[in-house]
Amino acid sequence: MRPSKRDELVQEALKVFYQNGFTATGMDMLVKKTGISKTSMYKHFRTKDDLILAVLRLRDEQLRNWFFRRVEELASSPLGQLLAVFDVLEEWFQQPDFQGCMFIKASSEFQRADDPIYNQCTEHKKLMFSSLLKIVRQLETDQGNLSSEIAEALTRQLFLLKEGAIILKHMRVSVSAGLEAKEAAVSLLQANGIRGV
Amino acid sequence: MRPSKRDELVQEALKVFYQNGFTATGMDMLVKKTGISKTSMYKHFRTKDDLILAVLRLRDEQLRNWFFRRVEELASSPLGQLLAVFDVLEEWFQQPDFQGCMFIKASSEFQRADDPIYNQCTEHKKLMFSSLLKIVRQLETDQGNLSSEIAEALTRQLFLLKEGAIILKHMRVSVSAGLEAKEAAVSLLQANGIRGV
DNA sequence: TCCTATATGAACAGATCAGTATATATACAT
DNA sequence: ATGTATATATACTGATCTGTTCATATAGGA
Repeated sequence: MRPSKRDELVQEALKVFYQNGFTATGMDMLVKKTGISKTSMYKHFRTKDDLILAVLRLRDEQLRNWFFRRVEELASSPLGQLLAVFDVLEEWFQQPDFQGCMFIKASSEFQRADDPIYNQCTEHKKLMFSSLLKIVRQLETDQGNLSSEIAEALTRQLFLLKEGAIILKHMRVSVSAGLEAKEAAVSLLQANGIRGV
Repeated sequence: MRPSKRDELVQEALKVFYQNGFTATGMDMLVKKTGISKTSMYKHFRTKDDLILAVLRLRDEQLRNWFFRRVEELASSPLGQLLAVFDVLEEWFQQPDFQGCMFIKASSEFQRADDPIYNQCTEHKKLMFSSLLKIVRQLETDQGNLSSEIAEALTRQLFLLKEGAIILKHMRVSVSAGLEAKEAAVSLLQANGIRGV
């Protein structure tokens, strides 16, 4: 089995699902937009849901890699990286094809608690949280005076800002939700006794 | 035209749409779940989208009224009310039928920029923002030293926390996202020079 | 050349979707 | 009692959905 056709399908389907929604996108539309035959699609994926799961796996890898690579490009210190998180968020928002968070949207369309798609969405958010926690723990090590409970609590607070910014941007409450979240993050870091911010 | 049947339909449809999603709920399912005939439904609403818009109007009124009535019950001072916002949020999350924010979910299913449903969802968020801003402005008047730009910025930061909490709760990252947001709100208020918090 | 793997197009099945048509029932006001 | 408004059940239309079937094309390896 050559992998290229399958990967091509997943990559193209991602774009269509992201811009058009999952339920609103039929398999026939995918045929039209990707040029790949329906027969081929169902040779690679037993059901549409399986294709969606593969799309979300790709998006998870794509987004987390891009996001934290950009964070590392913008800053090297843990503190700098925590603030860079919100600059990268703003970069994401300013991309012309930004259409909200694919996982929030998917979890809205497939909201049954036992739906594999829903559960894969929650998994993505937990992975994003873990990556953020990792940076906060490095900051903790650097500064020496943070208990690990504070690290978890601080990470959750920063994560609240990040997810809130995605919603405010997607729902047109804010134009620069990433930068607003960054200012709030500065306050939270200072309030938690982080030095140097 | 007796209003009761129409209102009954909107109220019952709200429950079904909220628990089951908009696209995933067909008109035939609404007939089954509400006991109201399809003929009646289409006498009151020309299309399914019109029914959804009516449901969202009801939900907007319902949620904003309940939310800020509870806030006023819990506290009388502007500062107390700002903190109570997050207690009420937590109350909402702990309701056994909590299934996320209906407007975030609807805007995920109807994401075209010119879709009336999408636009009604953004409108709801703007109204929630305005109500929050009103409390912050009262606080501003009380404390006398806040410029109105700071009031807007502070409101946006609190709103970030509120929306983030909805996502973290709905996507199972946090169990008590409302209380976590409240702690962050305390820090933000202090960082913005609010006295008495 | 022949075999195999992978691709394609096109028609189809069976279900479900939004919305309509028709005929009928119920309740109330005059 | 009779007209009017609102309700009902049921069957239907035509479109669209996921997924299948089948016949065929293409390309590479032995």
